[in-house]
Amino acid sequence: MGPVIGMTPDKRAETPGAEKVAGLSQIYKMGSLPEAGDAARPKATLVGSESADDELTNLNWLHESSNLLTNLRLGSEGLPMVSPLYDIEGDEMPSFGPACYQNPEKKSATSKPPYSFSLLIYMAIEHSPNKCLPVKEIYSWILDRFPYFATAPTGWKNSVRHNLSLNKCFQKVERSHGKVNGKGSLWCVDPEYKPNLMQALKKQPFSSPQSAALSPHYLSSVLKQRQVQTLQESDIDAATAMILLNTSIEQEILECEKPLPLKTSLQKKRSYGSAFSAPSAVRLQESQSPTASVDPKADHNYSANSVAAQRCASRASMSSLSSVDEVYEFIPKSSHGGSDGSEGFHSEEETDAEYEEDPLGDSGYAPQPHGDSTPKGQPGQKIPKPSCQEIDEELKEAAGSLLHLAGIRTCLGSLISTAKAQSQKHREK
DNA sequence: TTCAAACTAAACATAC
DNA sequence: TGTATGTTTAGTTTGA
Repeated sequence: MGPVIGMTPDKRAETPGAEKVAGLSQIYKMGSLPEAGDAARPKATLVGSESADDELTNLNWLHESSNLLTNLRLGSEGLPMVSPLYDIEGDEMPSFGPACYQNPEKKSATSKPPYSFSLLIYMAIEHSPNKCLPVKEIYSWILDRFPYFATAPTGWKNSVRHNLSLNKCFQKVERSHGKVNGKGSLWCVDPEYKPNLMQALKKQPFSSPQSAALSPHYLSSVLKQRQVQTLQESDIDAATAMILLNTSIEQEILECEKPLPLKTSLQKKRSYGSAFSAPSAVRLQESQSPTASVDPKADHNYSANSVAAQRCASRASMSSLSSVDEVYEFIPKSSHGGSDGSEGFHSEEETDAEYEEDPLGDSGYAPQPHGDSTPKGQPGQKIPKPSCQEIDEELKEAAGSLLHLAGIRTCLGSLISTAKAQSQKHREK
C-alpha cells in the first residue's frame, strides 16, 4: 500500500487543527440550517390549518431546503469547503479553502499544498465551467490557489504535465482544428475516475471534519431533524414517527453511504502501474445501481463518499449531466491508438468555441493577464460575475437536488398520510 | 524491509 | 527559432 493519495507527506503534520474546529463551527453558523433550531423546539401540537399534508404542498420547505443546499453545496463545485474548490465562488468563508490554508500561520506561501498534483489538477479542472482546461490554465489555477508554486522551482509544471500524461484520471481533448489558441489540448477528468478522485480528496487533511459535516451522515441528520419536526407537527404517535423515519429518511440516505472500494484510480496509466485497468469495482457498483450513472457534478453534492454522492445525485435527474458529459463523448484511453488523433473525448465544438469565444473569461478559459488567472475566491480580489451558463448549471443542480429532497419528502408525506389514517382507525376502534 | 504511490528531473518530439 | 506542450524514462522520497 502506498501513501494516502494526494497528500504530500511534508504537509501532514501541518494540518491546522484549529482551523478545522473553526471551520466546523463556521458550517453550523452558516446561513440557514434552521433544522438545528427546529429540532430543539418543543413538540408542537398540530395546528389545524397546517397539517403535514398541507405542509407538503407549500413550498416553504423548498426555500429552506434551498438554503440548506446552498450551505451544503460547496461553492459551485460541491467539493469539500475545505478544498480550494470551495472558495471558488466567494470569499465569504475566510476560514476555508486556500485562504484557510494560507492563513494565519502563513504557511502556504512557503509550504507545499497538502494535495498531490493529481488532486490539484483535478480541482483545477473541476473548477472550470466546462470541466476542461488547457494545461496553462491548470498552471494558473494552481498558482492562484497555492502561491507556494509561484516561488517554487518550475519543475512543478513538469510534474503537472507528467501527471496529466500518465494519470488515467485525466483525458486529453483535442481542440478543434483551425482555431486560435490551438496550442496544446484541453484536459478533462475522466468521469469514470471522479469518484476515486473525490475519495482521494476526501482523505485530505482539510477535508475533515468539515466534509464530515457535509457528508450523507450530516445530511441525513439534518433531513431527519426536519422530518422530525414535520412529524412532531402532525398527530402521529412517536412510535409511528420513528418507524416512518427509519423507513424513509434513513433508508434513503444511508443507502448512499456504502463505501467505495479502496482501490483508487490514481494508479498510473503506464509506468505507474502495469496492473491497472479500469476501476472495475466502481463499475460493479454502478452496475448494481443502474441509476448511478456517472455524474461528475453530482459527485460533489455531498462532498463525501463519492459513490454515495453519485447515488444520491443520480436521483436528481436534472443535475445528471455535466457540461463535460453534454459536450463530449468519452472514449476510454485504453482504446487509444487511433492514428487520427481522436482520442479521449470527442468534442462537439461547443467547448472549443466557448473557449475561444469567451473573451470575458466566463468559461474560465480566457487567458488572463498575469497574475492573471483571476482567482474567483481569492480574498481581496474582485470576484467576477458568474456567467449565465454557470448560473444555469448551478440552478439545474440545485433543482435536481431539490427534486431529490422533494422525492424524499413526498414519500414521507404519503407515509405520514397512511400512518395517520391507520392511527385514526386505531383510535376509532 | 518491501512495495506502491507520488514526486522530481530530464530528454525528446511536436506544434505554434 | 523560441516557447509551450506532451510523452516517456529513470531515479528518489515517503508512508503503510
